[in-house]
Amino acid sequence: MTSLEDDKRSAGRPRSFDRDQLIEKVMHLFWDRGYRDLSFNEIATATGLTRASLYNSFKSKEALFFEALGNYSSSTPDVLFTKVKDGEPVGPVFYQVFAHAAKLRASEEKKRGCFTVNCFAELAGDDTVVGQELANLMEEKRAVIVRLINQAVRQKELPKDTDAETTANLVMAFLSGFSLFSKGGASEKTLFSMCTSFLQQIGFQTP
Amino acid sequence: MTSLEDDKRSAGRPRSFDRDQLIEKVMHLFWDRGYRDLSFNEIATATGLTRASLYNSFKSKEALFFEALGNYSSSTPDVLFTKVKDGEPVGPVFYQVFAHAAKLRASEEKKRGCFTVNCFAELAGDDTVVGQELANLMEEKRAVIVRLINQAVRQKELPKDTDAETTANLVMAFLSGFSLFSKGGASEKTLFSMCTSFLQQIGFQTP
DNA sequence: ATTATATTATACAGGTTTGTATAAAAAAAT
DNA sequence: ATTTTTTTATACAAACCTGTATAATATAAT
Repeated sequence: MTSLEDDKRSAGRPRSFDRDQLIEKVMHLFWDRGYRDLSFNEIATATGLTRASLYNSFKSKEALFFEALGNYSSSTPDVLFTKVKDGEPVGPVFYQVFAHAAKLRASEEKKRGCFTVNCFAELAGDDTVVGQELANLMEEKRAVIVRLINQAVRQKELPKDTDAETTANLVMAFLSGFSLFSKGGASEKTLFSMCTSFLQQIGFQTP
Repeated sequence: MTSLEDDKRSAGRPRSFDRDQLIEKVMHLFWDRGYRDLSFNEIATATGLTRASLYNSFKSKEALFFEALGNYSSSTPDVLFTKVKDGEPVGPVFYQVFAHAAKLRASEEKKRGCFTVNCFAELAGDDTVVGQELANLMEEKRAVIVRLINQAVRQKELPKDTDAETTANLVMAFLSGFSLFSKGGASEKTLFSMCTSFLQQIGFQTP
């Protein structure tokens, strides 16, 4: 995910900035400001680079955004979902991810919610590459959850008449709404109560 | 809510446009494009007016937005929530509102989700008048739902150990996520399944 | 018809954005 | 040390945005 083969340089003046550090900064800019409202110009100014330098390393705002999104996606609480192997209990992972998200979102000084959800909210349905890619990303996340719900049913963690698709949709909807709530400034206690209550309602045990 | 006393004119050249019609148009522009990305200039161009004319009737983009928001708020499915009297059953109203929302969101050619949710997602946490006002609006909606949940508990429609605050939060989160889902293009069937499943999970009966 | 009043047309200044183009600077390779 | 290669600095044109200011226009009131 980091830039390894990107740096197989041959000769010439070296960059004055660290690429990964730059992407991290840009991610926070998009997170704070959204996609459309943040101009290429502002990115350059805020990072202390000239537009020429930015254009040289990234061909567009879109390209920068995808890098930022990739960077975020690798550090989000729900990556745990993708690591559950068949046979392993599912409920505890849900609890872990949700509890972590509640603590994380409440601990951030600037309450910004989930970067991915924010971007999807802004760009879902847009007939652009960015909109399409965000839709794909969300569908991937949903598919992972469908798989986990089915696994939970097989493992008798959830009732066998559970509708996996609908339940997964509810999880996705919950996570989106949860993100908005945290963006609105809800306390960790509030967020945590929502998490445990929701998990119980879809049928999971909580500690 | 419509402009009545706004039109107590005395003399002078009459407007070339209908004020309410204009606000309706502007609402759709904000709905399509979001708040920040839509410029005052574009509003003027898209409505066929000059900036001078717009500035004359509305002092700012912000003012236009509030009019648009007010216009939308009066026609949204959840207005029904505010009309439930004490003693009246609550569950059927929830079902009605949710079912209507599912049908409505799926029927719109452009899938744009809920205008209010979109705006809140864009501007929640913003230290601006618009951000604050949206936060207030959402809190009002939440308060109405808290009241309804409490009423439902009193009327034995929901279990008496129901946590009204958390349940109302879950409803708000669901509605937000639901909006995002509809924006993403989910079918009416999908949306409807989510609604009935959610209502059952928080403890309501559904037809 | 004349006057008062409100709306619209037009123009301007100052700012921002994008994309490109050209020259200067810095380091690696020979 | 010279050449090659890449990054940076600077500049430009064209487009857009905002806010304001002034003149033209259209109607109600007298």
